[in-house]
Amino acid sequence: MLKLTKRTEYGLIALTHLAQRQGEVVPAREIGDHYPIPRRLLAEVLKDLCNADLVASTRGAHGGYALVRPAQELSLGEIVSALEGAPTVSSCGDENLLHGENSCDVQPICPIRSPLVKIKDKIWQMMLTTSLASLAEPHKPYRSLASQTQANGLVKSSIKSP
Amino acid sequence: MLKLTKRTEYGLIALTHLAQRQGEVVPAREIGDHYPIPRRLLAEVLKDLCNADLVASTRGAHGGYALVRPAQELSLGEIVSALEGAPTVSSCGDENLLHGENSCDVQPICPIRSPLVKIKDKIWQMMLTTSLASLAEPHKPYRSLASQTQANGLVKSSIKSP
DNA sequence: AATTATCGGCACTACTTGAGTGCGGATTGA
DNA sequence: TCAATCCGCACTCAAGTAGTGCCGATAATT
Repeated sequence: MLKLTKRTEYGLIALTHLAQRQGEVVPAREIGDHYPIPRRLLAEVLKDLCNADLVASTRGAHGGYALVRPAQELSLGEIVSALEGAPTVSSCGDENLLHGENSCDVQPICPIRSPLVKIKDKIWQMMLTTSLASLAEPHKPYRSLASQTQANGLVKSSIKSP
Repeated sequence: MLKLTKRTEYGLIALTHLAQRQGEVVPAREIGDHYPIPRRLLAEVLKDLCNADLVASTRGAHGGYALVRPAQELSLGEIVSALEGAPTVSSCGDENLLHGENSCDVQPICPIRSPLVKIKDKIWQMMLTTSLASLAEPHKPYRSLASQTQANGLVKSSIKSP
């Protein structure tokens, strides 16, 4: 439903925490102590971040995790990719496109494929150009899009209640 | 997993089709004939679009659906809202926020709430400022974000395979 | 050498959501 | 009357998400 998973949420919490102690090795236990996150799941998430080379792990006593790069050089896109795969918008926008521009199951007359790809690209662009640091800083403006007025008169009572 | 549903995909197909015959009443059957979409599902989607007042329905023989507004004044955000609810990014970004800024289940010490809201807002802003018409037009540029370079050196081999 | 704290990997259950379908009823034009 | 259309309810099936359990491997401390 166009939402990030809990894994990503927990990952962002963990990475933000690691960013505050940049370079230091922090055990997962410490992160788990600070936030109401299931410890076991947090460990799972950190493992994935480690496999994606976003954090480095040290084993044994006094072990833990540390950011590999400073938060300014960590993009939201990388984090999301590591924890739930690159964002796709629908069937058409899947990794099919990454491997040769066809194999869409709605192939011959799909007037929507291009639009879906556009949407996916927009979201993806945003994520690649958004750093972890900019998300963590509370007062950073992000109004680059708010000035656009392509379509207007929107957002009436059309919000569907869950 | 941060993707739009099939419902939205089918909805965009239908709306694009209706846009091409702007004002005319088009039966769902005609749309179903043109694209490989399960007819029954398409009807479901059109019903939702009708309930959201994005299309108008005419019953009886020679009935069908028609766009209520021109495609230039239909935002992607409205369509997504009608078909799968307003986009949320995670538990924190839910409709809780719409009703008074608290009741987040990770309340007191959640350094990630603000970031998640930022992400949601960015996506939502993009959708509200993107019209159906701009998605349907094949050659429309949408590079307003591509020039940004907050974070760089990204998208290495960190794309997780499904 | 034993202990303890940490990460690593496998596999499993329960729950939620999404995709798709069936059926009969109501409305309207021919 | 008949046929084409929209309308509404409810249901199954598959896939993804959240969360947990267990035990082994590693390394510092004692």
